[in-house]
Amino acid sequence: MPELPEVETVARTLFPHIHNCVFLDATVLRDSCVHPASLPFSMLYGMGIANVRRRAKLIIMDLEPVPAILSDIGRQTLDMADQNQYPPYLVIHLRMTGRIFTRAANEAQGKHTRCFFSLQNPAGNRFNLFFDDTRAFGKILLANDAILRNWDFWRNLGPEPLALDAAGFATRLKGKRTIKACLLDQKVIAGIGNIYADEALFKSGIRPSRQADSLNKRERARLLAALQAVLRLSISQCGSSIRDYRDADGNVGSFQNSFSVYGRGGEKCKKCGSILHKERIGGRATVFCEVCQK
DNA sequence: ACGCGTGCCTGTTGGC
DNA sequence: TGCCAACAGGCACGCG
Repeated sequence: MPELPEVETVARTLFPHIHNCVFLDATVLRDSCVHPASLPFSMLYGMGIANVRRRAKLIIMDLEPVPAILSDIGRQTLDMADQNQYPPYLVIHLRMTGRIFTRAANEAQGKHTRCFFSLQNPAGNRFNLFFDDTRAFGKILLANDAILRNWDFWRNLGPEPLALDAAGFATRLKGKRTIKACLLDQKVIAGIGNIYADEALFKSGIRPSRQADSLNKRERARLLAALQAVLRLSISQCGSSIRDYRDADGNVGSFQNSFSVYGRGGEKCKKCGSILHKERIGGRATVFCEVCQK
């Protein structure tokens, strides 16, 4: 499941393939992969990819019109700064099983290809950018600033955990809910999913069922440090591959080999040897050690 | 306003 | 062997 480290890895590995490449065409094979607020993908034609970055679990391509291509394909180039003509963001949420990767122009779509784009690189060669998604939860949004401002999910996104300090973290852990539910709430902190929530709670010795506002200052500091350490380590290992996740080059990550608790219910705790406990907390499968986590 | 439960999706797994 | 329920889970949505 792509969470922050996996999405970061996808953005980084995608960049060299598509940087400065220009969209020529788009084919949507399943309508549900297009976000309801999206502008028509035909507005992508003639737009170049200036950057590929990550915010929360979103991949964001920064776009800019490419005058030479626009005139080639017969589009107006009257007002290059008009975001209603040239929307500057292509936003992709992989959700559970989304994958994005490039393929040669002559390669066929797969069984789970939901959408693909034809691009041209600076040398004039064409290739395709595929969006495959088995479970079809993923979304693609072509947006301008106004659309992003009006998108509740975007507007309410919490801070990036790797750019958060103890004081900022403390102010966000309010409310009568479990700390697990808090960590998963994208409005509280952005980019955390089930894997890194469980791993960070184990590393900091905090029980997932604890009420968020019951954590003292020392526990909050431990949790934030654990969260950042786990995310950084996973990014350095190109993320975790459970089953579907691959980066843009088709490679698996390796952080799954370092899991302390995620997916290890019924197995032995690596720290104390007792049997790890599994239960649903915050609506999610949650694994923790009843001895090590208080 | 906030917290919780359900539905969306499809492939895999385990019990009978 | 085959069938089917349970499960995986991020987020939108509806309810109390």
